[in-house]
Amino acid sequence: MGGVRTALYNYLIAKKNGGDFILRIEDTDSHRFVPGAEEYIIESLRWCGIVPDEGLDENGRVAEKADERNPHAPYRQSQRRGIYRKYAEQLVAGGYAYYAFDTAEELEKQRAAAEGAGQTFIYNALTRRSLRNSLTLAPAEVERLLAERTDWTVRFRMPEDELVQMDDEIRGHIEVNTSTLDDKVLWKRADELPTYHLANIVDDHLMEITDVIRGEEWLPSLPLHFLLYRAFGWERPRFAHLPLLLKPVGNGKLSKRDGDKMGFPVFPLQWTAPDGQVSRGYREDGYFPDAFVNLLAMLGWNPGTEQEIFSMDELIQAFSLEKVGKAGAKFNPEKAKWFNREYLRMHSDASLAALWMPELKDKGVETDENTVREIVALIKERATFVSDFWEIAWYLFKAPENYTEKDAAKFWKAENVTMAREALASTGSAEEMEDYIRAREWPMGKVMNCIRLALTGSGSGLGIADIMRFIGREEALRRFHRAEERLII
RNA sequence: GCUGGGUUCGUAUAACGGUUAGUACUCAAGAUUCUCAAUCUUGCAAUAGGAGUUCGAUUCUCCUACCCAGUACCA
Repeated sequence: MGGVRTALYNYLIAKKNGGDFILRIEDTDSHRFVPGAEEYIIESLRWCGIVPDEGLDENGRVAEKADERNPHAPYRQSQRRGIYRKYAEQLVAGGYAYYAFDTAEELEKQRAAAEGAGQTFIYNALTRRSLRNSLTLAPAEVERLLAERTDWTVRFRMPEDELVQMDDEIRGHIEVNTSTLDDKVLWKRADELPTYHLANIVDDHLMEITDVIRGEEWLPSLPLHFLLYRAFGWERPRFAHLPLLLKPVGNGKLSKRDGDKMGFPVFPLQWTAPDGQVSRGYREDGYFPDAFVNLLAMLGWNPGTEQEIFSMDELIQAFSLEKVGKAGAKFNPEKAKWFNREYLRMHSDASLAALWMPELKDKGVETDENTVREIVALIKERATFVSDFWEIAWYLFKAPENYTEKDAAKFWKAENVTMAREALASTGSAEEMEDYIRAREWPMGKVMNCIRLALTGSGSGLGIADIMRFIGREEALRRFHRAEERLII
C-alpha cells in the first residue's frame, strides 16, 4: 500500500504539471532478487490506473532498448551496471570519494569492538584515518590492491564538520551536520554494482528527474544525496518526503503481518512470496481500483475542502504537496470499506450485474441479466462488495433450507401463521395482501415477519413485496407450506 | 545511545494569530419502515505537558514527554 501510494503521488504530481511518470527498477542488490516482483509491480500499477509514460515497452514489460517512447532505456538498474563505475571514479578523482579495502569481517570486528565499548562504529572522517583506504595507503599500494583484489568499494568522503542546508517540499527547511553522517559505500567491485545512493542520483540526473517524492524513511539519507549532487556539480531535483503509513492499532509502520492478523489487505494485489506465503490483495478482496486509489490518496493528503470522493482526473486537478501532512497516517480499514461502499453505489446496476453474473453461474443459478440488474438495484445500497450480494439476496434464487431459531421462535406463532396463510392464499400480489391485512386491522409487522421467515428463513431481509415480485406468488405459497411442514409452533 | 522527523476527537483530517475548534469514518440515540440494511436527525469525543512572544495562541519560539525513521558492501 505504501509503495502504491508513493507511486500515486508521483503520478499525480507528474500529470498535474504536464510531466512524465517514469518507472525505473532499482534492483542493485543482487542478493535480494525476488522472482515475479517486477511483474507484480507493473500489474499493480496497471490495476490502479497508474500508467507510466516511460519505462515500459509495447508489451508492457520493463523497457530494455531505447526508442522515442523510452529514450533513457534500459530502466532496470541491473542492466545499467556499465554506466555507474565511471561516475564513482569521477568522484574519486575529484576528491569526493575514495577506495576502501576493508573486508566485511574487518568492519564487523570494528562494529563489535565499538559496541563492546558502548559506542557505535561509524565509518567517517575520524575512523577512516586508521582504516585501509586510498586516503591512508601509499599510491602504489592502492594501485596494487585495486588490481589484485576484487572486494574493494568506493566510499563517499563525507565532509568533516559542515552544516548541510536542505529543503523539502513537505517538511520545509532541514539542517544536518555532516559529522553525524558516515562514509556510505557508493560502488562495489565485488558485483560491479552501485548501491542505491549512487545509482539513484546518477539515474535521476541522466533521466532528467525533476521531482523526487519518496517515503520518509529516506529523509536520513537526504544530506548524502544533496552532497552527491553538489560533488557532481549537477542541478538537483525537488525533494518531498511522504509521511509513513502506520498500522491501525499500536505503533509502527504498516507491515504485511498486520493485515493477516487484523483481516485487511496490505497488498494491492494478492502476492505469493517465494516461501509460498500468500498475502491477500485489495483486488481479490473485491475493492474497486478507483476506490483503492481514492482511499490511498486521502491517507496523508487532503484537498482542503470537504470533498472526499475523487476520480483520478479530479485528483490530478486537486493534488498538491502543500496539502500533504507531516505526521504518519494510521490506516483505518473501516474507512477503506466505506470508500468501496461509495464506489459500489456509483457503479451502474448493469455493470454490477455483469460483475456478479459469474458467481451466480457458479452457484448454478439460472437467470437472465435483466433480472439480475433489477435485483442489484434493490441490494446495492446494502453491500460493500459485489461479493456481499449473494449473502444479501440468495433467497431470491432458492428456498431456505433451514430457519433461524431465534426468529422462528419470535415470529412463527399460531395466530400469525393463521393470518399469514389466509392473507397469502386470498390475494394475488404483495400489494393486495397488504391491503387485505390492513383492512382486517391485523398486525402488519407480525404477519409480514411470519411470511418473511417462510420465504427467507430469517427475520431480516428485503421487503416482502420485493421478494414476492422476484420469486412469484406460486413460489411464495410453496415456501410457506414448506415452513408449515418443517416448523413447530 | 546518536541523528533527523513528528504530535488536533478512537481514526483520517480542517482551522496557514482572533471560530461555540469544523468535516468524514466508527460508536450511541431517535425518526422512518413489515424486519434488517439503507436513509435522515441528534449526540459522544481532541489541540501531549510546561514556559515564553503577543491585546490574543491549535497556529510562532524554547524545554520536557511520547511516537516514528535512520544508524548495512538493503532499498
